[in-house]
Amino acid sequence: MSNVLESLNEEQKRAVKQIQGPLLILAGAGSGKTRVLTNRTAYMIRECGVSPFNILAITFTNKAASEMRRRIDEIVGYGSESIWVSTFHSMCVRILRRYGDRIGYDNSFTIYDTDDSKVLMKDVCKRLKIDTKQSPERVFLWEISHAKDELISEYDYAKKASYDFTLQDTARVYREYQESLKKNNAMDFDDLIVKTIELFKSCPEVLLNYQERFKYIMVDEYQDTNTAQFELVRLLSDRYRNICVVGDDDQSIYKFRGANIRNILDFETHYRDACVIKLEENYRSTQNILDAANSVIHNNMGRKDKTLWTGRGEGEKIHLRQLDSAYDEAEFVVDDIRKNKREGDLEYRDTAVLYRTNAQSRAIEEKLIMAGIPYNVVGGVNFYSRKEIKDLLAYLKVIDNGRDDLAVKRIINVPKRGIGSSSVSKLESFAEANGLSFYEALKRAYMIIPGKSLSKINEFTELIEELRKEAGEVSLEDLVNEILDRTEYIEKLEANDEYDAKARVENIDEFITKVVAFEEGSEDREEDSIGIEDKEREAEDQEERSILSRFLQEVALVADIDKVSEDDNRVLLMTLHSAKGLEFPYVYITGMEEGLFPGYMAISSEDEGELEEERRLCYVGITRAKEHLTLTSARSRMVRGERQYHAPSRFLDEIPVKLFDSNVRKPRIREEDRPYPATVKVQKEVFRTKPYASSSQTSKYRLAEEKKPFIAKAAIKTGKSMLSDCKDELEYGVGDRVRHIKFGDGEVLEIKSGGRDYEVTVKFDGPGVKKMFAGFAKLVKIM
DNA sequence: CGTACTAGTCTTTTT
DNA sequence: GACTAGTACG
Repeated sequence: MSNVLESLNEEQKRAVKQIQGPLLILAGAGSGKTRVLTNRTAYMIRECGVSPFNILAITFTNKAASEMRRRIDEIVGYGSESIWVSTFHSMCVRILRRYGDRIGYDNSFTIYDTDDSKVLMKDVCKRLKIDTKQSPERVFLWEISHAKDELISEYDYAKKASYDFTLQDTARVYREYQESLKKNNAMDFDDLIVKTIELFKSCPEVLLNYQERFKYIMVDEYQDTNTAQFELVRLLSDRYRNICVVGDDDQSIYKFRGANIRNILDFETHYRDACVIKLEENYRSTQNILDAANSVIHNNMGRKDKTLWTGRGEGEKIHLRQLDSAYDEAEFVVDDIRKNKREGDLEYRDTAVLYRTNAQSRAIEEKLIMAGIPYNVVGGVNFYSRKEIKDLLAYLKVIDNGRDDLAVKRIINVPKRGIGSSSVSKLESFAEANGLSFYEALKRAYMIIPGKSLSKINEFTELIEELRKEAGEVSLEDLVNEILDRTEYIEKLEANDEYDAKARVENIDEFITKVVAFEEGSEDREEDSIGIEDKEREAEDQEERSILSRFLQEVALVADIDKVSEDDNRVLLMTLHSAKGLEFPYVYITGMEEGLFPGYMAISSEDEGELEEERRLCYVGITRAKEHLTLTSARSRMVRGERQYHAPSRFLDEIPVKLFDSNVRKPRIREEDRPYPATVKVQKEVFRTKPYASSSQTSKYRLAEEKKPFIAKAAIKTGKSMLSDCKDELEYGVGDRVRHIKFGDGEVLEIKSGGRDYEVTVKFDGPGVKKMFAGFAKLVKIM
């Protein structure tokens, strides 16, 4: 039994030993907080006689949870499996699966992801006859999500709206949305938290049960908690007040998602007797990297002052490069990776390429493929939100929970089985008029639907009933295969000769692989738990649930980062957000440009907090690097089909020049590279949101001008001259032979000047005559 | 009822 | 430039 205090520094030891009462650990990046948390857990159990059964550790991602689980198992050993290590969301699901019926839900409720919520919201708006042109669904969803983060119920919101009639539409939508969710026996992500709190407040005996259970609570990444999560933690810890939170206000990057930075800044006010410990020694990075990170973050106001330091020495200088285009930038990064691989003992997995937006991954991917370097992209389009996967999941959901109207509607005509929109809308109104679920309406379709369509509907419900019967008897894998067979899903997919049919089939295969893996995993877990005597093993709320329900639950809560595996020896590409909590010997931060990072939204916002959040993001990015950090920017890049010209990011100016490798001056945009003052997009944005200059805006522009003459000019110049600047001369004319990337070669028949762009008509040798815009088509003249 | 084309949106970040 | 939803037409 190793001593859990060994090899910890003084501050870390204090944190480990402080187990009674509220404790705030301000842990800078790389200061060993996971180590503190795991050792603290071990210390409680071994030295203080705390039962593992009474410990709860909460994280944000499943990846962080399983990492902590692994390390706790390692250090605690016997009994560690009765510690709850869980994300906020899965913890709430577990509780609600058991007690959801106390607040009017069926315990088998389904969880709606963002796509599902969107579909539902579309429905709601249609029913309320709200013009989604004027106020798009996503605005309502966003607003409602934020209300939930702040624990404002639909009733509170209605009350608020009675004083402020601009909120009335949202209030109506909110209410209808919640009712629809409930009717579908479904909860969205935010509901999981909100409804758990509701449960605790309306059933004190349930709360008491969990308070008694979780006498010691730890929360990781506390800076990312929102008001609802704070309340949840407060309720749970209210009885014993042994609440330990770990966080770093400088790494709070989820304000857009409702994270309330005040939770960490005001912890000491909430808990007067709180003990505060700062961990500032960094065990990850070299001093140069830390100096860069420190100098950037020092530009933020209203933070808890911390300065990271390390005993690891200065290390290598930070590399800084400005390239001409995103393409060149990608090439530089890939060449550099190849060079490092050749010269050093680097594995591909030692390298991460980070960027602000997912769209930036493409250029880098292309170059990596050309260079034959294996890589993985984290995020982007989630695997589980691909069409074919969502279809399969919808079948499974319908089999599992017939009340999920959304899922039924998704698959009722997928693959095409001749049930059209007219039947569907008849059934919809029939269901609504009689208070039936959509599926129940299907079963009573004979009452309203004439013969031809009726038989199709009956075939569908019979299919579902049979599959449902089978679900209880066969394995999950067989069930999925059965769905595919009976619906001829793959055959119909391929028959549709969509060019990506192959990729879709591959996705389905991968899905089956995941199903199998899940089944094996859950068998293991069941075996593990046998023989462990646990007074009240929470398996009791899991074990009765079918493997199907558990699978659906797991799938609903996976994040992209969860799937990253260390075993793969691949370069990792991801957003700066996804990178939080990870570390790599080699880190590239690309796209260090004004308008991109910081994004134009943050630059043009009234709220300076937005810029500070971008700066924290920059801090997070820099502190991911252990030894080698490279920052790159491009003078111009294509964004949504438009060429944009960006100045280097202001964050580069905030890093002392002496930290950069010697022979490189700070990059500046050369005069001749400045065809237009700033990005067309920024300029459009400014015009759309600020049509009339008021005094406050004028001062904003002046401020911007001092800092960045680049952006300021864009705001002041008129739109007309800018737009005409965009129209390049064409290098080809009528009668010329041109080449198109998809259609091949052809002859130009006509060129029309259509406003901002040329409309070109081309007769292609293969596909025939096509009309296209020159700006998009990228036609090249051939001889 | 299904298809093919069009228009609009997106891009800031995600449990 | 990619994707999606909506619409018009067969």
